[in-house]
Amino acid sequence: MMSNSTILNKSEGIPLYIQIRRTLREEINGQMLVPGQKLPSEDELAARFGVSRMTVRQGIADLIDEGLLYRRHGVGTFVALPHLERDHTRLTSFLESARQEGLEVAVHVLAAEVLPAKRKVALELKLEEGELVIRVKTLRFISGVPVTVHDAYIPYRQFPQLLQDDLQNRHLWDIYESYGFRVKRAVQRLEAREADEECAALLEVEEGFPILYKERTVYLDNGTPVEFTYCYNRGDRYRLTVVLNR
Amino acid sequence: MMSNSTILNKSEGIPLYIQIRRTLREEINGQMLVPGQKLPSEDELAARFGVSRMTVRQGIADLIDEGLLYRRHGVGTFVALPHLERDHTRLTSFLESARQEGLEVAVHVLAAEVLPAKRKVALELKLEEGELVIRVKTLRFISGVPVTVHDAYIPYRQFPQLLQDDLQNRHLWDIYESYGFRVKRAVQRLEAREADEECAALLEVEEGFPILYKERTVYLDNGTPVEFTYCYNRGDRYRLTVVLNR
DNA sequence: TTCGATGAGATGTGTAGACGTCTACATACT
DNA sequence: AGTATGTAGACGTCTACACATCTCATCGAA
Repeated sequence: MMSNSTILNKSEGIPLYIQIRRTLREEINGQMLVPGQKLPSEDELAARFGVSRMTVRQGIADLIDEGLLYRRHGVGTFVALPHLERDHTRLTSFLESARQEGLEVAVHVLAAEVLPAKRKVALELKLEEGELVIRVKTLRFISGVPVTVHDAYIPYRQFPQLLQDDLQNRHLWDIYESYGFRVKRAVQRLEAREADEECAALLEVEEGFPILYKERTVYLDNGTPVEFTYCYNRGDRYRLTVVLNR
Repeated sequence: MMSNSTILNKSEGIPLYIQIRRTLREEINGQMLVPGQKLPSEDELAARFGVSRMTVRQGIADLIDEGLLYRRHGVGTFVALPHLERDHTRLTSFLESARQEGLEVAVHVLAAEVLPAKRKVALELKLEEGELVIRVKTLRFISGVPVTVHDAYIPYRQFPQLLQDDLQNRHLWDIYESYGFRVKRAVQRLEAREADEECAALLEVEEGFPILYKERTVYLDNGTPVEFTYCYNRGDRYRLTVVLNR
């Protein structure tokens, strides 16, 4: 059962609804609340946490659209059946997700340069053709096997110092955040293709080998594009999982 | 500018926050509010709509995580720059999206049968191996070109009448809804592969041609799986777009 | 001129309560 | 037995208010 002694920290900076959300999430992950089980009613939770019912609802709301809980009007709030792949809609980087699965990951920088944007890159980044962009091209290995060629373009004007950063060990999105920009959304376009000569050589496969080709545009929360990337993944070593909602 | 005479229908069944959401969405789509523009403050909107501020916030919230608006703490709420591909995270079927783009779409049913579930299908649908499932295999054409082979498995117990439905013209998800089940979430796994013999023949390409291979599991809102599909897409005619958030 | 404090205005968080609607179940009536 | 009809409990919507926090422009002092 749920601990009755759950006490929120009302004085410090963390909003109560976030503490509630975290508490519930932990109780689900920790099996104190199991799939299918009905949560205490909102009134009851409000009393237990010592907050108002609206605050409880606010805490529950995020877990609902994360898919961890679901409501039945007039009946109650329940723990959803587990999805192993629940979180994959969220933006996570290649490095994060591979490392989370305990895989050995390595990144080699193939190119890091400033150059004028070509037509397609300029279009995606909403720049004029010829405006300067930073190009960061990398080859990524999992367990020693080359899996992905990454060719990223970033507006130079926005990150003039970017090439001074540790591109080998830090993820680009971390670097953006360190400049105060928060990545909010990414659009990915996926196709199946054959490996061309360069790609085949880098990924250590034959020409014509199946490649999962991906173009990605990354946006900030106000809709400004900050990165456009071409991405070539070895078909036999790379599987992309996507969760769609509603 | 925003119309001052916006009047909500307080007596009828539609919640105020939904009416507010709809009003704002229309004003954005109709260019009365343009990208980058600041909305009136929440207090102002509350006064204008004749509701409390919390209700305005509730109406705005959905538009925020749809990406149509964004907030800057202490500054205001703004219309986000347009994304052409804004809605692609939402679950839309192949038929819907192709038709929306004005393409000619056709579906041929290759197989419709009841059979015992194999291991992988049973696993994905959370059934015992050997339990009955319905198999619906289709070939889909866009503008007369075969683009996708779809091989879907549905628990027989849940939809015993399914094969009586018009599989050629109705989408499976519509059929589920007509039985009172609402599709809530889908997990897709994507790889690049080569076409095997059967697939090549159906899609009218050579063996070895690049194929975007997709496995998909579809869930209801309580987490019950209702459909597992193998999906083979011609690499040169099929491009999948995915939007990831946060 | 520059720097810092101040304050207005905006969003962020939280409360207490009211009333509506839906579901499930029990009870009473036919 | 079967069908209505309550009714309790749970979520759904909404209000009016209070205070916290953030941002930015402005004004004054160094």
